[in-house]
Amino acid sequence: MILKNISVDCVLFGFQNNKLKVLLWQAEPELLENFLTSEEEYEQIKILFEKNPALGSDNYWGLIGTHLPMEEDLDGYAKKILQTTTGLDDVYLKQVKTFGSPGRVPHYRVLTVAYYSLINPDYHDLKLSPLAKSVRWFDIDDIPNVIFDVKEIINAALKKLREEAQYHPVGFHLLPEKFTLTQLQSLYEVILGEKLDTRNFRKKIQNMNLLIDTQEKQKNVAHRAAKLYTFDIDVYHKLVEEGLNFRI
Amino acid sequence: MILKNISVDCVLFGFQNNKLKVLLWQAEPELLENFLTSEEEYEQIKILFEKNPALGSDNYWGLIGTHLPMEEDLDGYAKKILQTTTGLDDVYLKQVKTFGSPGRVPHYRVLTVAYYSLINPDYHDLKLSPLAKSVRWFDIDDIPNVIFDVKEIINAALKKLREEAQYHPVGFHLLPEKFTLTQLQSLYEVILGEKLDTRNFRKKIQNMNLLIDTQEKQKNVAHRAAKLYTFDIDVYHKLVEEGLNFRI
DNA sequence: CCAAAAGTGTTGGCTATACACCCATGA
DNA sequence: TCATGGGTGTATAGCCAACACTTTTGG
Repeated sequence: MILKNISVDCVLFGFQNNKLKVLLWQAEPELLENFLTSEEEYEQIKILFEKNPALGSDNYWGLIGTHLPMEEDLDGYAKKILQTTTGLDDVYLKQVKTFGSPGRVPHYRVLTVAYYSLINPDYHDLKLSPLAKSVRWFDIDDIPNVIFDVKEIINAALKKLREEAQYHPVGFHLLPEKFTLTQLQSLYEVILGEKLDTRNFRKKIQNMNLLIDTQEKQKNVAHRAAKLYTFDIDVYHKLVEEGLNFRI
Repeated sequence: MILKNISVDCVLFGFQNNKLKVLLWQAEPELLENFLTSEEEYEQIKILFEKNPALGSDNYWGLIGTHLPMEEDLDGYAKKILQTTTGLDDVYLKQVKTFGSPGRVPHYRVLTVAYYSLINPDYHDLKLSPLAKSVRWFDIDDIPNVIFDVKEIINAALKKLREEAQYHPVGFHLLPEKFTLTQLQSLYEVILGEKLDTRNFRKKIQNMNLLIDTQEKQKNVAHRAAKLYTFDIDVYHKLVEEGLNFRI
């Protein structure tokens, strides 16, 4: 049984071409029929679709998520949604906030428990979830038309990510296993929305002892090849424990 | 109409006798009957009470909150709950997180959207809400027996308060209009859970230009009378805007 | 040899911390 | 006059911000 007035939605962040991205989808309208258990609800859905051409349109996008099944845990279900969509098993996942204004979804009272997650684009395998018509990454500065209050939810998640990034080394979830210092810096620049000084940035990172030099270098680049690093997962966990010491 | 699977609960913090306090209540079990609209639900409630002697007991306490009415906004309803209980109109109120494990309330699936609030004990007027059998302040280090996962919710709210206090001058909501620097320091000590150096604390506070000297002093104290301060609401708002600059 | 990005140190100012004694008041 | 908490300054170490040139590589 599904809880018709509660949905769990995920804001998935990714980092590609030095840009912060968000994963959005278009859900199959037919799937909504799963929730129809009475004549009255059917009428509500019909009205919802009539009043919101956006819902059926190919030009409107939504957050990845569905209504909460009775027996599922909130955190666990958010994780399950991500697994289905990306194939990733061990993801960074945080509850952002619950949205519940009466008018946010017309003709329908739904609370949305929003999560955000950080995805490493190298490792995920974007499957079309059986619930989706299509799935796509969008640049954070170039969000398409979205249904309902999705824009507000994305903004709240982004704000949370920015806060989090100042005191926790969250950035690492978004990078490939081996990365250059320049990539790491661009990532923080794009999350924090400001330019950083290269020398100072490198000093700070080095002082944390968070990085391991892989002794490898970039190949086939038309400029001096950069060293590749991985991060030290033990130091990483220690820093996360201690919490508030990652001011960039 | 009331949403039976969603409740809004508030963790109210207060500061008295140099201790951080939490306001808890005992709800009237009879009120639960408001939610009974079917034979089946009545059975559920009966089982709930049979399996949880805590619910009827005078020895168990709960968070102030109720189920969410259909037409109410989440934030708005949390505010309304506070108004009814304390008479306060303009309160500091933040969403903490939504709790939703399937087993948290036995035999019943309820999501609880938790809020926390900071109350100035001088100004509130604890009314017994019509929903409550009793209401009482408890020392944060001496929480009584509580129903369900209330302890976990209080801990989450406390954690959020501690995080918040490091970067925002939240403490001021908990103090009377005129206060001494020693009071302010004790407040921060009790929120952060650590002793602070008096001279350094005072230096830092003075540098913020956040305080206005009222030119008044304590009266009838058996020691040198301390100066009384109020805080400068404009500077306060400016600091809140700027956000991350209130490390004590 | 040129373009493009990688990589590297020093300084001055500010901020955090550590620390101990005298003052005012009422009982 | 004593007990209680109020109130004050300085020195040191560490951290942060500002700033420009040389190196490596492929084309």
